This record gives sequence, structure tokens and C-alpha cells, in this order.
Amino acid sequence: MREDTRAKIQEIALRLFTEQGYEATSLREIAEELGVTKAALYYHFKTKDDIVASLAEDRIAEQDELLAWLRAQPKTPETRRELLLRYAEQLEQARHQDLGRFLERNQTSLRDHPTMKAMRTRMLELAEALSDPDDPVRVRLRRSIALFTLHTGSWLTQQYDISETERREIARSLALEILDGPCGD
Amino acid sequence: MREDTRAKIQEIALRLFTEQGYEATSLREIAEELGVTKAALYYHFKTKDDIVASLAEDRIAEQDELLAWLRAQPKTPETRRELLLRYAEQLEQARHQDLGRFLERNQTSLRDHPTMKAMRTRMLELAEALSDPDDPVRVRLRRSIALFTLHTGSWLTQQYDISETERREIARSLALEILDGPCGD
DNA sequence: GTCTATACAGCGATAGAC
DNA sequence: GTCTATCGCTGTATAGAC
Repeated sequence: MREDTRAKIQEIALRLFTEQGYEATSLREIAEELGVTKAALYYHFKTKDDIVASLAEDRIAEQDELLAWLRAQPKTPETRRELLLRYAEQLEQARHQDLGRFLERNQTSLRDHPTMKAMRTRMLELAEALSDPDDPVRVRLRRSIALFTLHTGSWLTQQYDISETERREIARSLALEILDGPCGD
Repeated sequence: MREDTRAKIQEIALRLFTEQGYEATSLREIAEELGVTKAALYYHFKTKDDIVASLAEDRIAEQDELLAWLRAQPKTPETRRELLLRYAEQLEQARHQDLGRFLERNQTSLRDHPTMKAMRTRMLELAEALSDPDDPVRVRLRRSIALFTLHTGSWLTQQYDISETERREIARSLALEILDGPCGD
């Protein structure tokens, strides 16, 4: 029962932060849904920000894995395509979809949060590591947008009446298409 | 001097909302910077949300113009390219760059705000109006992402040491390239 | 270890004096 | 148009019950 309360706080917090926004969600709401007073939360987390930090820890670890892998590879078109597929795989895990939505929707509130800076830095590093320093800006931007397509793609297709599997497949193949340009690089 | 106060509130609010976030910016801060008490703001605006609504009015009018134009055109590749260029032109106006940054960074806080719903609806309508209903989802998603590239492109290139003109030109040409696929549609 | 009770400064918003 | 005073709420913090 010990770590259970902590996990439940994380679960409720992530859901409410995503639905209502970080600042708009009060600790009283979280505590109420858990059936305790808000002061009880302070035993498990030092501050409200601390809850956010704990949520992002796993994601940062995954980004680091991907970065380490990417840097150990030659910068070939095959490596780039492989990275996109690995990245897509991470995003498709249910727990990171929720976190991803939360992070996208709360960029400003959390901009100066150290944990958020860490995640954004890694995201940009991943995008940059797809290219050589002497690649033209245009190519580097296109590759960054390919990575972003995996994020925004599933959101933009939510208005269409297709299955989750189709959604993913379309976002994935479109990201790959954008990655290396009109007729490959 | 009468409408001057109102305009100054808008100016200060937009800057602070963008820098710190909507929820994180208090009416006291805005009032203090203007040299009045926060209660004075309530003479000019009914609520805090009302300030946001007033900021977005011009942008919605522009979106409507663009939508009306698009719907009067045949759905040809030329029309699509022309829309992207007109859209880019709107974004490049200084006052809408500020508003755009503010909106991007406060999606969650403002999600249920009627004015924000109006803007998002129009954004999706624009993206949809680029395609026919019987175009495959993949094609429709690609055209939406082309539109988004104009938004995210200038942000992603801020890390590179290039001029604002170059930034725009690259985002523009990349959006055009993505718009109609590897070898045209 | 886990929580309740309580307090505090700051928030958006309102009422009413000037 | 702007003020003071006040309301119920928030995040944060601490003291102490069990």
C-alpha cells in the first residue's frame, strides 16, 4: 500500500493536468479524487512541480537511450529512418501518449521547469543528431519536422474515422517520406 | 486618452501572457505595470478571459478572409500553393507573430475558451479545405502538416544563426515541398 | 510513515465610495 | 475611471495526532 498512493497521485495528476492544464488543476482536486486532504500530498511530493518532474522521469530516460543509440550509429539514411521508427514505437506506448499530450499542452506553464528544459533539450538534440553540422538549414529543418510529424500526426487525424492502427501507420509513413525529401537526399 | 488605456492593457497582457503563460500572469502584474490597481482593469474588461478574446479578434477575421477566398477557388495544386503563401504572409506580420506565439504556448489553458475554439475550428477548416473529401487520409494529413510547418518552422530554426528573411524563406519553401508530396500529387 | 488541522500570502472577481 | 475593501479560492508550509 505504500508506493500505491504515490502511483495513484501520479495517475490522477497526469489525467487532470492533461484535461484541464497544469495551473488550472488544484492540489485539492487531486487529493479529493484520492480521498485524502491536499496536505497529505506533501508527504509524497515536496511541491506541485515535483509531481511533474516524477512524471517526466521515465520519458527522459527513454530519450537518453535513443540519443545514445543514435550517436553510436553512422549518419546514413538508414539510421535516420530507423530512429524515426524507434521514436514512433516509444510514442505509441499508452503511458507516453498521455504524457506527450500533457507536455505539448503545457509548454508555457512548465517552460522554466528544469525537468521540462531537460526534455526539450533532448528533443532538439535528437532532431539535430539526425544531421551533420554542414547540412543546409533546410535539410535540418525538414528532418526536425519529420520527427514532429509523429507527434502532431496522430492528433490531426483524430477527426477522421479510421482505426488507431491506420492512424499510426499513416503518421509513420508520412514522417518517413518527409524525412529524406522529394527524391531522397 | 480614453481608448488608450484599453490598448495598453492589451499590449502588456499579450507580452506577459506570452512570456509567462496565461494562468501564471496575474491581473495585479498587468495593473502594476500600467500604474493602476487590478480593480481598475475590470472597468475595461469584464474578465481575464475577455482580454484574451479581444486579442484574438483580428486573427479570426483574417482566418475568415482566407477561408472565404479558398472556398471560392478551384481545388487545384496552384490554389493550394497560393493559400500557403497567403497564410505565410499573414503569419509574418509582426502583430500576429506575437499572438501566434501566445496561442501556441497556451493551448491547454485556453482550450475551452470560445474564442480559442473558434480559431482552432478555422485552422482545421483551412487544412481540410485544401483537400477533397475523397482524397486519402494520408494526402489530407500531409497538407495539414504543410500548413503547420509554417508555424513550427520559424520556431525550430531559431537555434540556427540565420536571418529572419532566410528563416521565412526556408519555412515557406519547405511547406510548399511537403504540401504536394514527393513528386507532386 | 501517513495523514489531519490550521495558517498564510496571493489569486480572480465584486461592491460601492469618490 | 479609478479607488479601497472584501469574498472564496489557490499553492505552500508547518505542527502535531496516530
